[in-house]
Amino acid sequence: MSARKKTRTSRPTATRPDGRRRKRASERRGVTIRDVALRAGVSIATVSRVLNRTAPVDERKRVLVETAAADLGYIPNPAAQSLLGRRTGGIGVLLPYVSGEFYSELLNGLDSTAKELGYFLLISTSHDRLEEWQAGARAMFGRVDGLVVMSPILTPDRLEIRSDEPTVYVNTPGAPDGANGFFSIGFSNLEGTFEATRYLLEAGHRTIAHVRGPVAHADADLREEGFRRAMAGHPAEECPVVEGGYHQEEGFAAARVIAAMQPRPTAVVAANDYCAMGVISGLLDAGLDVPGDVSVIGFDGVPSGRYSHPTLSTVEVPVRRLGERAVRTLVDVIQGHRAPPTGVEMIPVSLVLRASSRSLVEP
Amino acid sequence: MSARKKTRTSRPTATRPDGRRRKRASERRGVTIRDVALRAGVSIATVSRVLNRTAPVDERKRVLVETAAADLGYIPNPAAQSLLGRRTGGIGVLLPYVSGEFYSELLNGLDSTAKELGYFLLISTSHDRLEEWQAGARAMFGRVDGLVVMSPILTPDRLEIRSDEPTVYVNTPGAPDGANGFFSIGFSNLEGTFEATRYLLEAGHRTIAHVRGPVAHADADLREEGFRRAMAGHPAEECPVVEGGYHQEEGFAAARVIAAMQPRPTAVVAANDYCAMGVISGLLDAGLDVPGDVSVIGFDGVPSGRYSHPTLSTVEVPVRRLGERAVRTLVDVIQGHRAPPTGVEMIPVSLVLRASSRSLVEP
DNA sequence: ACGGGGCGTGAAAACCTTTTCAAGAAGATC
DNA sequence: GATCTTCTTGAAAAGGTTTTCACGCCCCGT
Repeated sequence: MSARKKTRTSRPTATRPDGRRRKRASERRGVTIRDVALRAGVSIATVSRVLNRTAPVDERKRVLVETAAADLGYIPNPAAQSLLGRRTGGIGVLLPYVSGEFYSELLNGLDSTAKELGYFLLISTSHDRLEEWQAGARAMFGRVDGLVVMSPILTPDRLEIRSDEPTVYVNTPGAPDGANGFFSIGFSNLEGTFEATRYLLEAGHRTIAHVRGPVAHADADLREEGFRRAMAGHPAEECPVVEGGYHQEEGFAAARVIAAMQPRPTAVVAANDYCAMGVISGLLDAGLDVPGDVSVIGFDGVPSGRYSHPTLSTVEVPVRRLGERAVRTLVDVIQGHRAPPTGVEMIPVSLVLRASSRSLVEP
Repeated sequence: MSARKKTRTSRPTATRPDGRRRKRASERRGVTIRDVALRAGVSIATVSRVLNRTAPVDERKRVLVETAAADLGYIPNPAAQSLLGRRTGGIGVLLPYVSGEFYSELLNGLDSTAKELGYFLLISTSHDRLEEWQAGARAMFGRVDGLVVMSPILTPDRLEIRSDEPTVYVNTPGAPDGANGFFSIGFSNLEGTFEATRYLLEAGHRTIAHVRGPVAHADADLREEGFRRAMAGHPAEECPVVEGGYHQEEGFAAARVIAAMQPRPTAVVAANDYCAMGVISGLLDAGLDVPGDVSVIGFDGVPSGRYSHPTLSTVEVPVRRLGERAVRTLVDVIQGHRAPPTGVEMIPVSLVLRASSRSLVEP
């Protein structure tokens, strides 16, 4: 019994004298570095060195190890690797939702870039609820090398993600001046609706309605503010703001309100594209023509807008690029290529005119 | 030096005599179970027992440990946990793409169910390329407790995912009879278009076109087959099949072909909803009315279809439920509640008639 | 009063990899 | 030929957790 103690040295798994080990290695998960070492006739240290190219190894042994690893189909156990404090190869993505084309495009950008750079994605949604945020962040803890966070409602300091991992915020308020050391990537919410509204004014529209996005969403507030600024100086009845949301139903409901207004607006700036589609649907339903009676402009530039009927004028956000920039920046920080940035990087948006809006001045 | 050997016992981190450890624990990542044990004045084994409720512990110590853990904000290191071969808490999701409403709804179902059951998602896309499949599967290895795989092109045996982890296939061909021990969840591709086509026939349409999905996609093949079976016995010119795809552009292009046909079809069964929207867009563009001149029916039941114009008739697939069933089944297997099932579970689809199709017999 | 049976608890092994340290071999220089 | 240097290699520690094993204690029964 006391003699056992000193035998704590490496011995081949097969020839171990005492049988009361929990499970034979082969019964457990796949092949380990031991199996490779055994087969190649070298130590596990050498195997590690070969596989990670971390030190020069004799050519013959190198080949031996490589073929042994290939034969056995050896894949290093990621848990053991990250236990050493090395990279996990994961990027955590915290989003409010995943449904809808905006998020699917965002995910697309995040995913392709992550794949290109050799990372994979861990995803968790919060539904804008603080406890789900924190549960998600806790689940990510120690499993990822960095975090991409999009939270249109809760500001970073309220989220209290006290992660040691580098974090990039996307379209998240509360770090407007790069204060608090946060870094975020945003797009021009305010300027987007401002430009869209100004275009409508220049196109001869007088009474323009805005269907705003969900309450307390910072980006919805900014879009409303852009609309208000463009309409500054116009009488209140010429720039009504209607409660809405980011989904078609809400746009549909808002359209009923707008169709009944006196004077009736000849144009609508909607919170986003889905909302705009709902608005169009509701206006048609109320017997109005789009863009004959009412012009409608959306926001986001979702792919469907190109094929909806009428095709949708919109403020186009390069969503995929947004995701790509987020991941690239994050990976740069993770790999130490650059110091953690602070501040806000703004991605410009552009007004895309299609068939759902028309000019009244040059018919 | 030789005296050191026998001191391999637990000692408080702070009082270790030799200073040549790589890093002090406190400098590394957050707090460990040792810190909690130290603060609570118990052994690490007891801390583990309290936190996992794995064995009865004296009430007073339990409280002590719990407050200590809470005070320090202790989060167990997941790498160390999964190193023991325990659960990782992750579910791997391998998809061909993530863009489009079908996938975003699927993700939604997967994500909410996973969250409900205490799992998080690892996501990787393959773009239908074998090497990306295998890279994704390798990246998942050892990081997840199970896999959800959707591969409309490559069959499970061709994918060669030799994962020890339980796997649920979604809408994946090649395990039609539950052969090879695969388990998959599918929906009625063939029956869906069959029913849609039969409806159109009963509604008085004679010449009906099918715009098919991408080549080599098993589900596209099945949908075409459903169309063909419903049209069995009709002369070939009354049931043309046009090359298409799953995106709007392809539907748009197919519409040009259909608009020029002689005799011109009065109805179109499209590969999916996006395709149908493209078809509608293309038909309108060609000066035809939908559903006045041509009826169009899609497939999938994406949310946008309710608000497109005209609103879209479709074969509705309960996509969220699909995701939910996949995760629930998988977690049941992971947790040992049931043996790994084999075979196919079919989720029924339903024909939803909206404004893009009309009956010719009862006007 | 003494022996046996639970029950609670701590020590230490096990999980798998990377990395450091030391040692051995080979080569080079005087 | 001997010593020193360089290069390659293996042994072992470290990383944080769970789990097993064994020990000591208390309580109960005879």
